[in-house]
Amino acid sequence: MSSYPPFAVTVDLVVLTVQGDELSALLVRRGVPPYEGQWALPGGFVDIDEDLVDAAVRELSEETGLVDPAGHLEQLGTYGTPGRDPRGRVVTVAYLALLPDLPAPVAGSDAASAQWQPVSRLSEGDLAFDHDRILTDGLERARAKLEYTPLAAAFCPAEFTIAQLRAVYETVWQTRLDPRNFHRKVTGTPGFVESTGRVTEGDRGRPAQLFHRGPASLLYPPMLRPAAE
Amino acid sequence: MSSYPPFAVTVDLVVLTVQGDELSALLVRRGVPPYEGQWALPGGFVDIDEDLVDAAVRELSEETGLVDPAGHLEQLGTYGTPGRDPRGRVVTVAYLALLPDLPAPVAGSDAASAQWQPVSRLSEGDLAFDHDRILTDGLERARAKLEYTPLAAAFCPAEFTIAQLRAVYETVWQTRLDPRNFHRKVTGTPGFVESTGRVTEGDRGRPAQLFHRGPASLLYPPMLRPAAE
DNA sequence: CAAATAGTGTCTCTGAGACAGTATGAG
DNA sequence: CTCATACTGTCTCAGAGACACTATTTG
Repeated sequence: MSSYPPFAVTVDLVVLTVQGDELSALLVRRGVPPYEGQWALPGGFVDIDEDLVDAAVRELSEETGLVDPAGHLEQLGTYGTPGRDPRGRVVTVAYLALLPDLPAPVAGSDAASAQWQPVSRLSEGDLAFDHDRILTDGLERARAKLEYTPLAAAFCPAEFTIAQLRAVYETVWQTRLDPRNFHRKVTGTPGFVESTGRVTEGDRGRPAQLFHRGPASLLYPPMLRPAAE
Repeated sequence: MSSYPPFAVTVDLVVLTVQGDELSALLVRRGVPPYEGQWALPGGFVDIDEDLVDAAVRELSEETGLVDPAGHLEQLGTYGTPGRDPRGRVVTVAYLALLPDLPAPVAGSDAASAQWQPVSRLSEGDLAFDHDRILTDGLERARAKLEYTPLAAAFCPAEFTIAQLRAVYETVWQTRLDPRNFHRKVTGTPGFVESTGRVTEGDRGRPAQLFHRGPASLLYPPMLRPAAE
C-alpha cells in the first residue's frame, strides 16, 4: 500500500430539516484553520478501519446528539478536486440526511458551534471549502427525490397528518399545492402512507387523521413538482 | 497530513454500450493479484494531483483507446467498505459511462485483456472485488436515467433514427415499445431530438429521418418504463 | 405486385388540476 | 352562530397506450 498515493478521506453531511416554513441545513462554525470561524457542513475524517456510512452516522450523532434519528441517510456524491482542501489531498464523501424537526435541535458535544440555518438565507461563498457546491447538490437531490420516493415522510415525525406532509412539499419545493388534490393523491398512491386510525386533537378545525410511512420505496405514479416558469 | 489515516483512492468504470440487442459492459481480465485472472471493471489508482473525473477519463481512454468518445460520463457512487480490497484500505469512486457501439470495440493498450460482455450473461460472483455490486448499481442508474433524461442518445451515433433510439430503450429495459407511440412521444418531447433533414438510404422499407440529440437535459414529460409485473 | 419499415390519426382510459360542496372541530 | 381545517365529488384537459391507416422504400 505504501507505494500508492496517500489520500485523506473525510465525510461531510448535508443535514436538512423543515422548521416552520423554512428548509434548514445543519451547519457548524469551524474552530480551527483552515477557514477558521467560517460556517461549514458537519463532517470529519474517516477512521482507517471504519466504513464510510458508519463515519457519516458517527459524525451525525456527534453533531446532533441523536443516535439513529428516524430520518433518512444516503450517499450524495464524492468531491475530490485537488486543492479543495489546503491541508493536502482530501477526498470527501458527502452524505445527505433528512430529519424531522428535532425537539432539541442540536444537543451534541459540538452544540455550541452548530446550528440550523434556513437555506434561503445562504448564498454562494458563505461556506468553507467547496461546501456551497455540496449543499446545492444536496438540496437538488432532496427536491428531486420528493417527486418519486416517499422521502418527504423522513422530514415528519413518526405519525403525521396529510397537511404536515404537504407542508414539507411546499417548503422544500417553494410552491403551493392544492390541499384537496394533494390529499387525494397521497392517500391514493399505494404504499405511501398508512392510516393509524388516530386523529389529532386540540387544533383548530376538523381533526385530521394521523398516518405513518407506508412500505413503498418508489412512488408510482410520482408526485409532480409544478413546472418551473 | 501525515497525521490523518492514509487511504488509497481508485476510480472504477461501469462502461455500457448497446451491441445488437444486448446491453454490454466493458470488462478487463486482471493480470496481477489480487483476483488474478478474474474479470473486473476497468479502473485504477488516482494520481495524487489528479481530479477524480480526469482519472476516470484517463482510465477510459486507456481501456477503449478512445479520446473523448461522444458518450456520457457521470459519477455513480463511492465504495469504501474496509476489507473490500485485500491490499489495504482502498476507496473507489465509481463512474458510469454510456457509449455508442464502437467501430473498433476495444483498441487501447490493454486491448488484449479487455472485452465487451453482455450483462445478461453475468451473474453474482463473476467479478473481482465488489464490482458485481458496482455494476448492478450502474445498470440500475442507467435504466432509471433513460426515463427522465435524453441519455439514450448517448448509446447512439451522432446521427440516428427513431428506430435506433427505440432499440436502445428496448435493450436497456428488456421490453417492447410500440414503434408508433414511441415515435410520436420522442418527436413530441421538446428538446429530445432534432431533425437533421437527412434520411437513411439502402435499408428495407421507407427511409427514416436522421436526428441528432436535442438541447434538453431533462425530459418533460418523462419516458415511462412499462410497470414491471 | 408483396413485404417491410416509417410515420399519422384517432379512440379510450388514467390521472392531474380546478374548484364546489360536505364534515367536524374550536370559539 | 362563524370560522377554520379536513375531506369528497365532479368536471376538464393532457398524455399514454391500442391500433387502423397512409407513405415510401426494396425485391
